[in-house]
Amino acid sequence: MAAPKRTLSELESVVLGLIWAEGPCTAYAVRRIVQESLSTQWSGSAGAVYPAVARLEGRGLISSREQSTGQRKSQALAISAAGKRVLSCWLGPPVDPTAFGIPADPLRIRIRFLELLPVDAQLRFINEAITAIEASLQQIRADVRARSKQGSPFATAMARGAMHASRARLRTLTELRSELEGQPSK
Amino acid sequence: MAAPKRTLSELESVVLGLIWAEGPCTAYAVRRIVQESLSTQWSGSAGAVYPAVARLEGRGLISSREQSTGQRKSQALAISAAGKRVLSCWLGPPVDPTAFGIPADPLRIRIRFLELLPVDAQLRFINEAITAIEASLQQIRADVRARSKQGSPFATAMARGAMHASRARLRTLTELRSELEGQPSK
DNA sequence: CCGCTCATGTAACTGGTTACATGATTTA
DNA sequence: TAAATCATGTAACCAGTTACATGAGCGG
Repeated sequence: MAAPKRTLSELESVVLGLIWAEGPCTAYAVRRIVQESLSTQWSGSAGAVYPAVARLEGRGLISSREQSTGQRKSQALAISAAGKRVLSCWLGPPVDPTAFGIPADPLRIRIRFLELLPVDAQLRFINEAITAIEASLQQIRADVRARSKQGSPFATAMARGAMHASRARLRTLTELRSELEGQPSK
Repeated sequence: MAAPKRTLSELESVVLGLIWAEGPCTAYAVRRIVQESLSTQWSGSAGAVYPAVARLEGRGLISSREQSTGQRKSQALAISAAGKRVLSCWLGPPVDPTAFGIPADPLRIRIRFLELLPVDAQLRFINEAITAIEASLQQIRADVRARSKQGSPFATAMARGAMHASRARLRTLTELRSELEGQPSK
């Protein structure tokens, strides 16, 4: 009878949101979406998703019903009224202030310490990062196109958000590169 | 004699980097920097920083020496040669591919599910977020100024990276808002 | 001398991670 | 029929979190 935690973890919220968005679906389907997401935030491992689903069900935020697709049996998950309330509350307003904060960025953190490397390695770092991010921008653009075709302005906005974020990182890198090239030996 | 983990956690790397960058300093000083960082990535709690420092020292990546500032005693931490090697390796190149991935963004995730809210709440969400991010942009700009005065192009680039990222989020939000206002009832 | 900051920790918990495990069904 | 995918889990581990705890030195 441990006092149930009042707030959901970020992953729990996303799982709940996906169950809402994808209509009744299996935990496996949710897991696949998290796994295939372009964001590297979560692994989408079974060890994360299934326990999260179990916790949501334990709180009555989702319900599961046996179903069969053809010969195959599975649990169809659906969000409950309480689940919708909790999800709305997670969204806000008022929006959780941690959602406004500067989000974590492993690339930006590395830039902070780049001075440790010899100059040629610094430039290699920057060029490698630019190439990689440009490549991932291709995927992101495809994702934006796909989602905007599907219609939802919100899913599209999320994808465009990733695109803007990637461009911002490119800008940061190219700015730094030109500054470094501006004063080749200092 | 547990086999030591080969790689450092992101926090361990940052702590090591800060000990490198801030010259010999106390764990407390490192902790303050992490705490006061504009990024919300880590709490900078004692329960995170001190164990991380202990792990780094246990691996020989840093050394500690008793010092006294006035009457006050403390441990001055300094990075070792091995520590510099490990830090260089963490930086790359080759850069850890997870550093290229789309970084986590709790705001972007919420946008994905914003359709759940009634339209007026959607707009309140967006406006609230825009206001908050504009406010935080003031702080970020001040940070950019302060760091660029101090000289290091890398610390400055990091701060400018945060600025670009925030602007990207603003762009995402204003785009979404104007799209929603474009078709008021659909 | 009182309160703030410096300074360093520990303890309980939690929610992720990787890796392992199983079995049914579908597809090539 | 073999391999891939669907589907659901568990176990060990780990690095964070919050909260608690202590004590010294410094400034008013």
